[in-house]
Amino acid sequence: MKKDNKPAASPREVFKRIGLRATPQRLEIYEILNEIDGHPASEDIYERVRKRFPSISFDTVYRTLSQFEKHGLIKKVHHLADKTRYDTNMMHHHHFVCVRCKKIIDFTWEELDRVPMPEGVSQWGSVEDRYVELRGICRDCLKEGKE
Amino acid sequence: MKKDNKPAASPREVFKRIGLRATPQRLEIYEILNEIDGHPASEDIYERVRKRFPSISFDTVYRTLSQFEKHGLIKKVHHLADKTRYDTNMMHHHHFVCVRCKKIIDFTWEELDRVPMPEGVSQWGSVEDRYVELRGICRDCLKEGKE
DNA sequence: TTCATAATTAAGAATATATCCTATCTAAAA
DNA sequence: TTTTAGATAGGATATATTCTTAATTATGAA
Ligand SMILES: [Mn+2]
Ligand SMILES: [Mn+2]
Ligand SMILES: [Zn+2]
Ligand SMILES: [Zn+2]
Repeated sequence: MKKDNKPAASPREVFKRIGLRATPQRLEIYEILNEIDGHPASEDIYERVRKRFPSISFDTVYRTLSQFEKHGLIKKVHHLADKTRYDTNMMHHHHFVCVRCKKIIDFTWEELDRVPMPEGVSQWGSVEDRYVELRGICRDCLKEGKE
Repeated sequence: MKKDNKPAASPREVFKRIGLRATPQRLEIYEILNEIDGHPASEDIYERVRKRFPSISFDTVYRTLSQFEKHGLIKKVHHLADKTRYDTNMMHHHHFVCVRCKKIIDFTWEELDRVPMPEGVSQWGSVEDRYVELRGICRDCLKEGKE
């Protein structure tokens, strides 16, 4: 959990601030997230918590992670829609995705397409595609929110 | 199925070219994909095919869609990994994702961050995030492929 | 310290999306 | 026509995630 270099707070202080009880399971998951590098899946975390809490349930892991996410301690890396969507537009384009209703709107963005690859990209591997999503709230959902 | 403005080919010709039999179910799914706009989920397609083929199975829909995708008629819009990954790096950054092993590598890309929003974005809604993935094959997987 | 209570947990059931299996059927080539 | 590899329906299976419920516990107040 790399933060923007704010003063370090103890886990208990963090939990207090966001209104979560300092349960042993929660503290352990918090610690694991601080130690771990990369982008773990729920199962990776589950397996690690289980070393100290052999009877922890997946439910607790998921619940804790989603609470942490809600309070900005971690982020999910995932497609917004729960299910796969099929695109019939085979021309090069990008997407605006509504985080609320999952609507997807096509658009082109030539200025972005022209940006050269970042430094060092060749060290990571070969890039085959540049996938871009603008995420936000669509018109319709904005209207609904006001009512 | 908007294509790059190549000469229009009949469904049967398309299927012949890519070596798929022209079954009624397949022709119907093809037609639906041509009519439909937006980014349908498998269920949207299933429901529409069912009007004409009430006994079609989900398996056929999925199989057909993945064949179409394999031959470049459509594209999937989805997160590469099957499961959600959690990001503990809360600083602004982007991702290189290996399509083979699903490894995720963080990086920053200031030049891309500076590109102004595309024309007309405000018509679609309010943008809250710019999500970018470079997709390709990572170093390790490239090495493996050679052996 | 003790107590009350709302938050949290474990366990397993339930849900949702997607894939696999198999017997049967059929499009298409000879 | 006949042949057969490819395709289908239907049900089983897999996997990730969420829900339900009864029991437990952290925390603030007394
Ligand atoms: Mn699209
Ligand atoms: Mn990351
Ligand atoms: Zn919306
Ligand atoms: Zn890889």
